[in-house]
Amino acid sequence: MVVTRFAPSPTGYLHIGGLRTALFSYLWAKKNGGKFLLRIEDTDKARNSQEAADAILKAFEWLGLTHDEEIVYQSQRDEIYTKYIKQLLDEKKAYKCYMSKEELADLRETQMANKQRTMYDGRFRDFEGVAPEGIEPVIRIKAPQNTEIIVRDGVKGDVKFQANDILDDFVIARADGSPTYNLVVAIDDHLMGVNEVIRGDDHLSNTPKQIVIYEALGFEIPKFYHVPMIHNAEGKKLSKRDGATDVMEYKNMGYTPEALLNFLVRLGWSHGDQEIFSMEEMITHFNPKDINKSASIYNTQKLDWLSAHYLKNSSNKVLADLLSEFDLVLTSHDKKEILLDVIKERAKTLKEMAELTKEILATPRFYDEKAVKKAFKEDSADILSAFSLKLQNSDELHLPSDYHDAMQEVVDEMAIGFGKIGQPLRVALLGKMSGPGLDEVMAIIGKNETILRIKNALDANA
RNA sequence: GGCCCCAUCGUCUAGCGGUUAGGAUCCAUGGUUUUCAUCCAUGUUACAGGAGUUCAAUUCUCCUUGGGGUCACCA
Repeated sequence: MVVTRFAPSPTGYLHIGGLRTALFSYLWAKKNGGKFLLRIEDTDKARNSQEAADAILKAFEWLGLTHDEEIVYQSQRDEIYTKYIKQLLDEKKAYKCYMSKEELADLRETQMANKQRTMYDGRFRDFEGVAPEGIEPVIRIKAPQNTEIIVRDGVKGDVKFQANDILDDFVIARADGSPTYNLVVAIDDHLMGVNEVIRGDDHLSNTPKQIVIYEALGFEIPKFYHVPMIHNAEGKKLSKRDGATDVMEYKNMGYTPEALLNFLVRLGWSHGDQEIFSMEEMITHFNPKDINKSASIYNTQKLDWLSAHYLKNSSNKVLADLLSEFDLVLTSHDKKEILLDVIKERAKTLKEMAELTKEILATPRFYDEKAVKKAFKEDSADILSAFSLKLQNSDELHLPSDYHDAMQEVVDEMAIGFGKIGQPLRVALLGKMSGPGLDEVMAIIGKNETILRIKNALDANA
């Protein structure tokens, strides 16, 4: 059984990069009929908050990425960690170090001055004497020396580290007794049964430390997949300054989960030439072996394309529901089907759909000057008046084709081209030269509103 | 700086020794549309550099260069 997990520390919102590794983990678990677990890494009380944890959970809820089993909160597992720390101490695989912070800082300074690697020198490794007064010890693990540690990574291949290059007896418990990250990660992953770890490759270099702990505790080492980072346009790690990195911002901007997820799954992963993936397709096709080795630059123009694609292919019912989040209640509008058909073809986001709707439904308050100049000729007033009269005398006007027929008749009767009526009519109805088809617009706003808008335009511009 | 990772169109990517180096997006042009958008068609643009290995390297090896990550009593 494949068990994966996502383990954010609740220091802020759910990040776009975190979401991608979470998605990969989710897909891989689902594909294998396994489990996708969630663990909140809230051991740093100073930086963590419940609000942040809730925000992350809320984002997952929006995206429909459901986790299996209970969420694990590390802050509630002190006894477990304490037990394992004691075990390591008893087995002499770890020891208490009474070095003060000042001493440690001094050591680092001299090492730096001598251009040496900064590392703990192991001075308390075999200490058997009497503990110094007035200092609470940290607990350090006895890291192996003169050996090679190999991270068998499903994305990067075998990555070799020389213990002497990268390891020292690192701290596994602070002076206050609280465990550190590398220790709790190993313990929790083991206890939760996590056997496939998919995470950002910024974790690759501390994987050897976790392997040291796995081995000291006699745990089986999980399979690792270190997925490349997402970079900003400058090629640096994506940060808050790089525009929208909070997943929920995408909701506010009017993107749907399916578009965002489809966009993210293709960042660093591919399945041949396929671009469009439903959730089902993601699950059947996803395989971490197809994850790219190189970092990708975050650029959302493809997201816009995907979003527009999904909007176009969504049912009006679904769209009407989603649009209610954007201040747009269409349930009572009798021409909502026509309206939705029109706007979903033209918008990239739900937000744009809502704005477009308001543009159509609102009577123009002013008219674009250039448009008026271009569209209103000497005969425009006569033509629009004739059309208005035609509408007043017509009873059955419902469909776009009804309005089209009315226009056609005026065009025929006056022996003019379609542009003669279309251009000024467009300005009258929408206040500008571009926009949806006039037949549809008139059908949506109805006969009386159409007549009103023509009158307004003639009063203002003729 | 030490260690580690990475390198195909602007961007996302396919490629797994022999290809006119493919797709998508973006951009441009044309068509459709009374307009705009959509849609359709066409087009521009890429193997970082240098040595090897091989009959043959984008593909394998090494070096250079460039970029990134990481080096806490943070996660």
